[in-house]
Amino acid sequence: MAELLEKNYDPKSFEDRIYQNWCEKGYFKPDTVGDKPSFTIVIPPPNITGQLHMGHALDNTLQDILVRYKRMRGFCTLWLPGTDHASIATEAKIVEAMRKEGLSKEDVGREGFLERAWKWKEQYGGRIISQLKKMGSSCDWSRERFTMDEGCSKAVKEVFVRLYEKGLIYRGERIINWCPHCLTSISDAEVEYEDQAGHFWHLRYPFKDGSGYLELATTRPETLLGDTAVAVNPKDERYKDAVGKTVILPLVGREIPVVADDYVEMDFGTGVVKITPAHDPNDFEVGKRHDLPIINCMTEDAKITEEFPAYAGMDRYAARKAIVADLEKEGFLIKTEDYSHNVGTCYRCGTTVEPRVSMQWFVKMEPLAKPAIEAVESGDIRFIPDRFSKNYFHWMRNIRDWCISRQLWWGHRIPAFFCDDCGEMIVTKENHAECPHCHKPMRQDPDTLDTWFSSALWPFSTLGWPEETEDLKRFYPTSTLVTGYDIITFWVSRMIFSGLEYMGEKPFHDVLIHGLVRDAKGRKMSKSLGNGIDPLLIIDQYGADALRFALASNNSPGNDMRFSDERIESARNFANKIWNAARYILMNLKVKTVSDPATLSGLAIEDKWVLTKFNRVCREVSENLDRYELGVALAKLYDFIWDVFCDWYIELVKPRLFDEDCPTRDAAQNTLAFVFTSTLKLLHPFMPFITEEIWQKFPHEGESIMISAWPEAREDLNFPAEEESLEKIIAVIVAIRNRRNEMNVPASKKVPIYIETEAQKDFEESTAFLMRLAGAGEVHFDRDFDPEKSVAIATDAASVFIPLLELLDPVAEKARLESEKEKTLCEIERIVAKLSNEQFVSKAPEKVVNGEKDKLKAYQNALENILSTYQKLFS
RNA sequence: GGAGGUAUAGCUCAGCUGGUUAGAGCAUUCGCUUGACGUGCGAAAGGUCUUGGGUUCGAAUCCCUAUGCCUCCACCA
Repeated sequence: MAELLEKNYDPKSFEDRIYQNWCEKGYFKPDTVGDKPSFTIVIPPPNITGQLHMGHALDNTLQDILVRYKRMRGFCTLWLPGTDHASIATEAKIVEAMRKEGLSKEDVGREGFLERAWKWKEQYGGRIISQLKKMGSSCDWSRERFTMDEGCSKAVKEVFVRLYEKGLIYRGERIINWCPHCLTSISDAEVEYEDQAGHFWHLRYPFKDGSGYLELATTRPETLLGDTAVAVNPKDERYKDAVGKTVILPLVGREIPVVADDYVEMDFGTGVVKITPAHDPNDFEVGKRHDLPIINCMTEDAKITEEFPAYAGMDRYAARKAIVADLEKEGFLIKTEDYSHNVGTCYRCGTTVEPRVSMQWFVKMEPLAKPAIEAVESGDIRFIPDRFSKNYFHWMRNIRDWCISRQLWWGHRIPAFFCDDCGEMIVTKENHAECPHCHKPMRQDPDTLDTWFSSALWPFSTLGWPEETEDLKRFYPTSTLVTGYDIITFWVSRMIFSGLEYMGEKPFHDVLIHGLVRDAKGRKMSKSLGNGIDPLLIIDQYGADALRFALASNNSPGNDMRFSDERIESARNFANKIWNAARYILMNLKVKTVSDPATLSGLAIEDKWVLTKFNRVCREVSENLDRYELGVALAKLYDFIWDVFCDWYIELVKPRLFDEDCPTRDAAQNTLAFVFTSTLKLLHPFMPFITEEIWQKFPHEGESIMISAWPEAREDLNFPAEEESLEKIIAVIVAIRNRRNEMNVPASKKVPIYIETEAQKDFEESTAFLMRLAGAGEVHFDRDFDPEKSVAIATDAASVFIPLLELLDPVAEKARLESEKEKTLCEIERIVAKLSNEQFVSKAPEKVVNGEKDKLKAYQNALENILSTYQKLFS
């Protein structure tokens, strides 16, 4: 048969072609005919602004493995793809792009801005989708969704209105994290803390009655403009008398009270704190408790307001300098210390956040959190690995109300309307509202919703909710969510309470958590470090299968992994190995169809051996996939393919392939092809392209490997006795190779070998193996050799002698045998001690005890062989 | 400050619910144009499983302690 495959694996020559074919055939669509159980994954929607990075590559590889596995297993399988509008990130990018044109948001107006944003979405939203396709992702693209498409938007409005009517959404004045650069509120979770070098300014706040002053320290002297009290701990003896008195605010001259509050820690600083409710979250709380006025001294871009003419218009840092200078000039500054402290920054732009009091929309979390906690407690929702449920509980049990309004334009606009005449406010799904009192058009709230508000609905909004669709009935709840641990709180937890609240049912059963992909040195990949590895470049160089292999192998749930050149190279080498195995089998495959080995006559021992091994790996792969141990499953396959199938089985079967008159030649070809194509099926979820390309070249039934049936382990193809027999031969081959290597016998040198064994029959049938794989010239079972001039090898099944006079060093040989004897004796001693321990024998399970007995027997056999060899050589 | 993870060969990691002679890949060393593959084949060397206790007939594995590294949460003016 003509050579069908190129010598080297070249993924570029087939990956795109194969993917396109899968799409055209519609294999990615769920087969909804009949009532097969469904398996559903909704994709964690990537940002439309985003480019595929290693995190996506990992996330999607894992999802695709699960989906392809379940599809082959016969599930009605849906992997639903889509993208996220990512309000703050996208808006920032668009603003940035406009800035380069010299335009601002205000210049183009809300309408104009949104027009640009949608154009942006059209332009870049498709980019990441095409990148996912490059990876081989078997998503049903006909069901692709976007968090701001019509359906999702409808779901968002529905949810908002329902929650509002239930009293779970409210509007309130709160101190929130404000980014003075992005000009929007950001949620607690979006704040990143970093250590910053700063100062601790010790200030003097004089009492109004002239009886001295209070000393306090602050890191933010500019907020003093907004101070409305000074606080001490009620238990603090030092300041007992001060409580209730009035102090004069330096520079401003305002009279403010001294209050007592537990929030103040006595042993930190001077034990006195200035209270600025408008500019510090803790102070805000203290202010509420003591009914203090809120004086906002900063504009939304963090400049001092007009109310303080001396500093008006100054940026907060400029104002800090000016105020410190003035304090010093007027004698209020006692001292300045260096001080390093944690400062919150905007996760998007890095600007230091400014706590700011403003009117925002909130979701009341407590009633929603309760069932969400129970769902995980009861096991209805399961985290893999389980430890992440602890993170989840911790967050859920300490949950605070969720600030959902954002001062952005790109996003779902809050469906609330205000009447400028009478101040009426209504919440409605309608796009326009008329004031129920004044009958005039109302003004819609300008704010939009937090991106995660729509992502939280993703598992059901994408299936058609609030309509009662067929998809919703069939695919909700979804089966498994695959995502990184970094967004458990942002996203996973919010989907859980949302699903329970609106659907009355969990959004998914299993949450498979994976770690981060780090660089070769273990650092997080980031733009600023420039250590990111572009998956597309990797695909271009090594192929998508190699990338997928590199990501899936050695990956265990929840743990970070490192990505390196060596890793991807070994992945590519593995693909090349498979390629060449296929090439070789095809070269030797004369049969036109591949029959089931159970129907074959003339199965040889090595055929039965490999079938038995295949059965095992088949079971192991399925089991580990079911347990989400994808890395383990892949490792088992790797070992089977490389070590068992290529290095042993192909080598063992070669003599039969070369011998045109061999009666079992067809059986050999058949078994080769059967085991190999079955193995390709097991490998397909991990490496879809190469397995398809090769499978198509083999005799096959059906159109594609991706819709073929998953192999099952089969009792009728299980031959433990033959497996064990061949293992004995293999052990001898390995031992002979070993000795030859030690003694520098060239591989080309054929040597006669003499074997003494109880399993002589097995060895007699295997002389071809010994000749081929152990460099035996002749194999004898008699004793017609001179022991004194022979190299001896002992395994637990046989003693082997090689008359190699010229290589024999009797002294070394003696020493070697003695050391082997010692080692074996040690092992025997260990096991004997174990077995004579009554506690062990009585308490250990029978299986373990018998295992030890078997081991002992093997060692004793080996020892016997060593001793008899020794005797022959040196007695 | 609170919580969690992790510590196994030079490097990256497996080792599941305790019983293996503690494994793999890469790197290293040695030997090979063995009729698929040098992106390969055959072999070797390399580990007191971080410390100290405990449970057990038996611990890399379970519990406690210490230490290192990583992550998340909270945030002290």
